[in-house]
Order: sequence, then C-alpha cells, then structure tokens
Amino acid sequence: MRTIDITEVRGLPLFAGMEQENFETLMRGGYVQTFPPQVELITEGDPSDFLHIVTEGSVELFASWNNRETMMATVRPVSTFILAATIKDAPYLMSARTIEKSRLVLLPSLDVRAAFDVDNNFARAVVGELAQCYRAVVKNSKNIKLRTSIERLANYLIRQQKYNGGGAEFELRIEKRRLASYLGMTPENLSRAIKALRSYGVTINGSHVEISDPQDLASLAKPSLLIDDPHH
Amino acid sequence: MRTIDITEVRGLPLFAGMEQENFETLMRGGYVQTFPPQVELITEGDPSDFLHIVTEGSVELFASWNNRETMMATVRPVSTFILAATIKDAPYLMSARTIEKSRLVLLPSLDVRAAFDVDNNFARAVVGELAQCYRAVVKNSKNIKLRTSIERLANYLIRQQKYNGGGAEFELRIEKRRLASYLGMTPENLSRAIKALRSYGVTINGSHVEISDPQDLASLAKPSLLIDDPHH
DNA sequence: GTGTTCGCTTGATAAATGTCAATAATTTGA
DNA sequence: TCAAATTATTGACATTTATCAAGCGAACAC
Repeated sequence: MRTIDITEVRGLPLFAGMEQENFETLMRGGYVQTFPPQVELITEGDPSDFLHIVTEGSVELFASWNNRETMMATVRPVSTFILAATIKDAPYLMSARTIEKSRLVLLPSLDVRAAFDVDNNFARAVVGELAQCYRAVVKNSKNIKLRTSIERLANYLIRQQKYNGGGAEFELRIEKRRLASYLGMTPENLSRAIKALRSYGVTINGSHVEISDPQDLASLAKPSLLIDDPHH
Repeated sequence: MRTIDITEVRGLPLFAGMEQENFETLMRGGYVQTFPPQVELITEGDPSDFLHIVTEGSVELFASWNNRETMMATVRPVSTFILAATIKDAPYLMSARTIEKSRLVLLPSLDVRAAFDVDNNFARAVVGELAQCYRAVVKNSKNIKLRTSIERLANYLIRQQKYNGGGAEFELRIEKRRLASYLGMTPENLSRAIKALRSYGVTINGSHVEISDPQDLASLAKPSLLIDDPHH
C-alpha cells in the first residue's frame, strides 16, 4: 500500500482517532486497487466482505428491483461506503459501480469488526459516521416524499451552487441520466424540468449551469436546512 | 420511575450490555411521562434534548415542508427514537406525535452522551442500533423509488401478514390516511389501490384484511429481502 | 476523418397520481 | 343515544410523470 493512501485514510474522521497500532493492523490487511469505469464493485444481497474507501475517482451506489434501477448516492474521495453492512455483518443493501477510473482501499470486514472490538475511539467514530449517514438518508427520503421533481431539481442546483463556492455559474459533475435517477425521475422528465426552470432564471447548457436570479429560484425551491444542509 | 419501566428499558438491546452502575445513573436522570393522543412530542428543527423511549402506546414520526406533511415511521413499544440526533447533538430531522395515549421514558441527551462516553458496551450497542436504523431507511428509500403505489401497498400487506403470524386474515393497525402518507400517496389513491388489489385476492373491510391467494398477491408484489425484511 | 455509439432532447401519448367535491361510514363526545 | 366531527370512499377532472419513438449532437473507436 502506498504511503499516500494511508495518509488520506488516516485523515478521515472515521480513522483519525484510532490507536496507531490498531490502525496499522487494520491497514496491513487491506489493499489498494484501481478499477476502470463501469465496474460493479459490489452487488446488493452479497455478504459484505470489505469496507470500501474511495481515494480517487467516483462510485455510484444504486439499487435494483424487478428490473428497475435507481441511483441512491454518489461517493467521492475520500469517503467510505457500506459501513453499516460491514459492522452488522449483513448483506449489502445497495450495489456499487465505478463511474470513472477509480482507486479504492478495501479493508476486510472481519478486520474492521476486529478493530471495532478493540479500539474504543474507532467504535465511537463509527457511531458518528453512521449517525451522519442515517441523517443523510432521512433527508433524502424527505426530499423525495415531500417535493415534486421540479422542486427536487431546483434544490439540487442550489445545493450544488453552494458546494461549488456560490458563484452564479458552475458545472454539473454528474451525467444527466444519473442525476435524473438520483432525483427519482426519468431523463426525459429531467430535460423538461430543466426547461421549466428557465423561467426562474436557470440556464443549463450541457453541463454548464448558470443561475441568474438566485432569489427567484429559491422562491420555488424553498430550501430547508433540515433537508438540504448536509451538515445540519 | 416505576420498576417495570426499568426492566423493559433494560431489556432493549441498546441498554442490555451496559454496566449496571452506568445504567442506573442514566435512568436516574430520566423520567416517565404519559401523554394523551395527538400530542406533538418533538418538532423537527428543535435541538435534541431527550432520547425518547416508547413503553406503551404508539408514536408517529413525520416530516413537513412547505405546508406538506409526510409520515416517516411508526414507533411501537418498546423502542427508542431520534437516537442519531441525540448522539450527534444535532437538531431533530423529524417531528413526533402520539397516535394514542402513550407512555414514554425521556432520557436527557446530555446523560445519554455521557453514558456513551464512559460505557463501551453502550457505545457498541448504539452502533448496532444506528446501523439497523440506517438500513431501515435505505430499504424505505428503495421501496419508494423503485415501486409504484400499488406495489408498495401489496408489499406492505405481505409484510404485515408475516408480522401478524402469517394467517390469511389480520387487522391493519394503522389508520388508512396514515398508511397512505407512509406509503407516499393520498388517501384517495390508497382507496383505489385497495380496490385494485381485489383482483389479486385481497379484501379489506374497514381495518380487516383478508388475503385469499398469497401467491397471486406475491406475483404482483415481488417482495424482496433487501427491501421488505426488517432483519435482513 | 468517419462511422458508430451513446446520451440528450423533443413531441405525442399513456399511465399514475393528485385535487376537488360530494357522500357514506365511522368514531367521538356530550 | 344522538349530534358532530372525523375518516373513508367515489366520481370527475387536472396535473404530474412515464413511455415510446424519432432525431440531434457530442464522444469514442477505428
């Protein structure tokens, strides 16, 4: 394992408080791997053999049922995913695939659970991480149940604008068909929603977004800390 | 606090492994209260002052936005709710109200966090509980994003049937308007969905449900462990 | 470069779901 | 027990969202 990985991983809140010895033990059992785009890393229903950490690239989490598929989340560096399955030793609830060429650290679930058992700081960090994830999914659920697709798109754009520094222009960092799936609609419907937002001062050209009248957009979107703020 | 409460609470997986002394300290700070129906116990956005435990009755968790409201979950005895907010010392993401006359144990969040800091078994139990909650919300999200309203209803009935022992007849233990909100539809739409299920051998009369052909219903519902099994 | 593929957009149409209004059934409370 | 309030159902209709089909355009492979 290259040094840079350990540094990056060590910096994650999840691992920052671990005893050095436990951290090293945990890392010794893990390995780094680079995957091309569109590789299915894990499949829902499979036993959770590894805790995954994305250090480069991006990964999408998605779920399937009855020949339908929906995107649940995008994971960007540096973060872990499927921690809950690893800790509970339960099957994955979501599948994961690389969106682009990506580098991952894989830590055997057994080792993670062992570290969890011996290292109290790690156990506490896991709590923080799980609570965070839980709240993120609850927000997501509220977003989907309480808002129409146009409102979801409007709020997504406002969130992205903030994430990108708040300027009037920024780039969508996601394919539109994935965005549509994430927002719980079809690509066709997203196209139409984008057109509908023109009257609120939003111009989207390819992946380039321009928000000319944030107030106007916000009057439609009505963003809420309890849905849209990832840290709240 | 009456003894029965302590016994019930002590039996919860969350508290079962605690040091007796820590458990007693935690309980000393808490108190028991009985509420009439329709009392709003907590309001989303408020700071999380107490960890709540339902020991009798039932409580619904719901969320609001822009004058709309949706039911997120029903909490029945004996279980806790809003653990994540308590642990993270973050504002509630959901509101809670009693559905019927209910008895609750309220534990000050400060005390819970203190117990979490000193009792490693408790900290580990919190992990288990949070992971469970996280997975429950993920399943819920999949249910809503991947299924139509009729499919959600069909699967709900199958889950309830199993929960009630698997017999052909059982009672809905929830008002239909609440069920509609939980399933992400209007009461009118639920009424029509119920009628639509007649052709799959489902008869619902008031709160009485009869499933005459489980196979037929299952062929529509296509239940999945990864969405419908609470323990998977 | 050029052909092909894939993603995006648009229009037409269909299906799902929501809204409104009226009525029926049920529960609640005096 | 009865009146009032709430909940459930139904019909007519509107809106939202999905589906299908076609065409466009950028990215990619050879």
